Amino acid sequence: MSWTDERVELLKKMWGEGQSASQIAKELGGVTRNAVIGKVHRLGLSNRTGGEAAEAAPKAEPAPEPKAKAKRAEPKAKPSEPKNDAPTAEAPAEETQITAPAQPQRPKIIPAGQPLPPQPSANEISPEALAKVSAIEKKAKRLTLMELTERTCKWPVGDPATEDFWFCGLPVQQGKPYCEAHVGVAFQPMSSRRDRRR
DNA sequence: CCCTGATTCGC
DNA sequence: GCGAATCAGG
Repeated sequence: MSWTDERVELLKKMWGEGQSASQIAKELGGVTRNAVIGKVHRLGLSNRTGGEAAEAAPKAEPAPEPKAKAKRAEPKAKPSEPKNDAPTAEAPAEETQITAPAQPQRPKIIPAGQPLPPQPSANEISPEALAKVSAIEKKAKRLTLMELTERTCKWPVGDPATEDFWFCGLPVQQGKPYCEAHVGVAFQPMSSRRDRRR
């Protein structure tokens, strides 16, 4: 493949958004991350190293939204049943238990895009963990099912019935199917669950 | 180990 | 110009 204007543009866009070279390579297809990095340098998009320019870098990145329609108001969607392919004996000590991928099949479909009402089970998860998750979702790799690997967080975000659906994709925590933040809501000490209402 | 970006250098 | 190989971290 060659660096058509279109591809270069996407490259610039993604690089500007802070996407990694490997991600950009996957998006573009037909090129390796090395190719992307090489191109980035040739384009002079490299970072501000060696240099100076101090930290004037105004990094306000509240919404690096792509194209197409609407903004994703980050609906706090819950996983309906993550593909937990890591049967790797968690051996979660006796103080841990799985709580996240609850609600195997939600009876009714909640339209995405709209603020979802607090899920019942949400109250069983520590507020800190939830805050961490919503924060982490902004840094998520937003991978598709096909892009998941043994070491990318498999926490689903959004409604599978819509376009606004993807998997976290951040590096998983050793041995776990999720990244640190998601492990936080997926596995938690029973102690914290004990008193929690219900 | 897995992942990052940076550099080199033959093509 | 291109990008695999390699290097240097995290």
